[in-house]
Amino acid sequence: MSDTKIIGKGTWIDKLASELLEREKTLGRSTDILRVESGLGASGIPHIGSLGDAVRAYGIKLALENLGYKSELIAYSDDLDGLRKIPEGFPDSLEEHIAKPVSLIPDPYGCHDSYGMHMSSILLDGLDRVGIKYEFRRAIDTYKQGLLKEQIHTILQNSVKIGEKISDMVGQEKYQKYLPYFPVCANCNRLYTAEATEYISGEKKVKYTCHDTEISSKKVKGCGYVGEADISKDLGKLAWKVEFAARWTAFDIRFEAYGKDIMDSVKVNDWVSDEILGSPHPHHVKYEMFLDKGGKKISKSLGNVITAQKWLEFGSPKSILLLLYKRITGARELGFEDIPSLMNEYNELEDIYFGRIKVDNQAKLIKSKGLYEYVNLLNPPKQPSTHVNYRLAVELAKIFKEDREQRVMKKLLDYGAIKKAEPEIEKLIELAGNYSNEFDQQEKSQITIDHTIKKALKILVNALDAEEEPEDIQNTIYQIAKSNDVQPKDFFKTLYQIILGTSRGPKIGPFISDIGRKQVAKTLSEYT
RNA sequence: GGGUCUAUGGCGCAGCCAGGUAGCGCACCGGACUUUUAAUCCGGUUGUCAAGGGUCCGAAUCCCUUUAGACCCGCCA
Repeated sequence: MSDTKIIGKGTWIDKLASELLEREKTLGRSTDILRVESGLGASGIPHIGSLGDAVRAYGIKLALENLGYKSELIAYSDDLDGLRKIPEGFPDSLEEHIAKPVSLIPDPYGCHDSYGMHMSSILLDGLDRVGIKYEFRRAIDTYKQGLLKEQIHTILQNSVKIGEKISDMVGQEKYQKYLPYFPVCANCNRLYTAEATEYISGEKKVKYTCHDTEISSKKVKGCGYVGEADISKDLGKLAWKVEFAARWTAFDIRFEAYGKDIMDSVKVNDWVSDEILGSPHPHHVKYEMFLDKGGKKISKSLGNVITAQKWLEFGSPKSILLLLYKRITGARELGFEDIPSLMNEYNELEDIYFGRIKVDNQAKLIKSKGLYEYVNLLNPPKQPSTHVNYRLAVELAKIFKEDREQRVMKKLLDYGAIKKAEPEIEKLIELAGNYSNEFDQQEKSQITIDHTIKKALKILVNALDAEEEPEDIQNTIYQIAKSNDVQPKDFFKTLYQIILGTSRGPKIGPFISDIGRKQVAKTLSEYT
């Protein structure tokens, strides 16, 4: 028998946290506070993947605290990053700011102090809305305050060694020629155009020349300025291949997750941290990127970018947390169409947590309960909430477009899906309503209507003028079908196809009465 | 050139990361109740879990090799 001991709450988060602790013990470092970090991009529209990095790091923080340690999440916005291309939907006027640090570019919408803060805020707002707590830091402040100056100095003194190692490890040769430091050109404010070739160690200054370069296969003109930049005063930033290491060391970071796209950079940074800066690199976990659903290009505009804000129009904060906490390995194609199952999966987890669903396998039970706790940020509710199947709510929302909230609520009560109206259900109806408006296109099924059905439809149209009670309508429809040699099943199906565009639907009598008999009669008469 | 991930009944997928009876949704088909319509209930294709090897009492799950596909890196961040 393999004695599988369960760590913490049995999830991958607990496992990672415990690995981290083991490592810290081996290294013999102080465990007074274990900082975890998440890097936020500030140059593009922050999508759910960027949010995931921070949410998962926060999960590790929670796990560490759960194991009795103090922890903190640093959310670091790299707002010295240069603008490389204008994101979809942003004004062309940004063109003149290409290659400038995003924190020095004015916010095109005027609501934040810079373009960079505008972007960061979108992500921070997402974090706030799902309940993630963090300590926010900005690259521009970090450099301005000289927090990294010692690390920069050490790195530049060892630039030859580093350049060779980078070439060795990842085959990138540029740092054998240039220093891994980009000054912001004192003349034109641009990054990357100013290439640094020499470090004057005694004065802590780099010499640079601002010349033409290529960014994202686009030419960017340099201004020709030749200057010197003081690494502790003047603006500039380390190349990414070495910057993490400097930050990890300066901030004493013990954990950082990363996406596979920056795997090489992390590899180099780990080496720089260990060998050059003499400070063991943080513990890592690699995750796959979220991909668009293969083949389904929703729209070329903003539609493809899945932001937290857009997600929250359709799904609860918990559905996002569930998505991000349920697993970390594996490539994932992600789309808004995943929301309904995540919404329902959360309810299922809640049922397991409160013992309403039996799970035989002990390890799986613990894991499911643990996942539920993490999705609730380790502060699970005392009582289970009222569950309504999300897809059912979407179906009902699709049918009732006017007075949606009230009418859907009434239907849910009629169906016995809920016992009384609650604010939580109202919210759910709102989410499901948004979802149905945005995605639930009417399926265009071919409607086959033969002459017998046509005849029956005519009779029904006339009958609808007279009938009043929902139950009578129901019976009338059935009778009409029978007396006209139409299978009731087929007749009902046809009616649903005409009225709803689907082959099934709610009980038809009350439903017709809900929509309005005259309205239905009118619609049906178009098919007779 | 380097790297990562994916491969499971007709379709879509879960399970794999901490090995212990191969599952879910949908589709389709058959049956039951026979005004049956949010329908509900029962049953169905006996899945070589991509191929091969290894570890183990035991492998879809861990390790190695192979095949196919996707993605990332080799500008920059």
